[in-house]
Amino acid sequence: MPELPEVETVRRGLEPVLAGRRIVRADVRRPDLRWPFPPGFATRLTGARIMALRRRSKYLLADLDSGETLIAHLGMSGRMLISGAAVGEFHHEHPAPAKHDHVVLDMEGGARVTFNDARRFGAMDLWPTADLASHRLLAGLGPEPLGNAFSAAILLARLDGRVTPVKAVLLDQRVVAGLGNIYVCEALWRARISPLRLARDVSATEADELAAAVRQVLLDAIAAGGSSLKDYRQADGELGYFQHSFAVYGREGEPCRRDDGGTIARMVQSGRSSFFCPACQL
DNA sequence: CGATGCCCCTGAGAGC
DNA sequence: TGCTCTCAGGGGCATC
Repeated sequence: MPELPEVETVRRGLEPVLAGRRIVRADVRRPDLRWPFPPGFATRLTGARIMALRRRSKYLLADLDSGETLIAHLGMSGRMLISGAAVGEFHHEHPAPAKHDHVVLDMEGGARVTFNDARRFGAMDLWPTADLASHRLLAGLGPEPLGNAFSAAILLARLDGRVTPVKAVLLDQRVVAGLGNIYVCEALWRARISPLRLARDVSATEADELAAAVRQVLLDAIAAGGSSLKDYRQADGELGYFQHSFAVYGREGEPCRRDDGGTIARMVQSGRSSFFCPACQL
């Protein structure tokens, strides 16, 4: 579900509610998401002040004044919902706990953040802030695509020699961190590269275009507040609107936006749908 | 080591 | 109305 632009949008929505505030109550309503919560999870959260809210790849990182960082992943269907905060001129009431509301954080000042995740592919953990890089979920992540460590040269080096479709390489979080099925499809369309192309057959020129396409599609999506399909909402409940700008994702059978006579096709690669234009993606 | 499937879980929508 | 089937923004892990 949420890929980098959606997680970044959620981070921006949560930041004014969480950053600098103390957690006065943590309600953990089930023992696990994808994995069990760490021992004493609620106790370790209660009373802690959130010093900063950061993002690494698709992970939200809340640094606590206890010296630990709360790591959260939204999985496929996870949402962070805010209630009780002043939004505009209105002061929302807290809704009754809903189905799949798994973790509820009450903040000083009256705001509440609820983590809701129907499919429970999401995860939460606590880890020493000073040692975050060693966490098993973060240790192997590749560079942030919007950061300085990611470049066409780096991408080309990671594509080199690999006998697997370029799409699989872009989805590999060890190569570049934060892309998912939607934005990989969109970036490949922007770079005019077929998702079927073997990674080793991507030229240096194409790697330039691909790296640029990856960055630009993420920036465009963040500017639009992410993409809202089924579950994803911005933290304030608003829908992102980048889904209206999709060139290929979910557009099977529709004409290519390049007006090249192509019709968007769908195929399955390693169990996931790839959308592409056979006319311009070679 | 690299590549490929399977699987975790729930819900929505299509087809019958 | 209800059943069955397919599909869904992720990604760890076993297997070859």
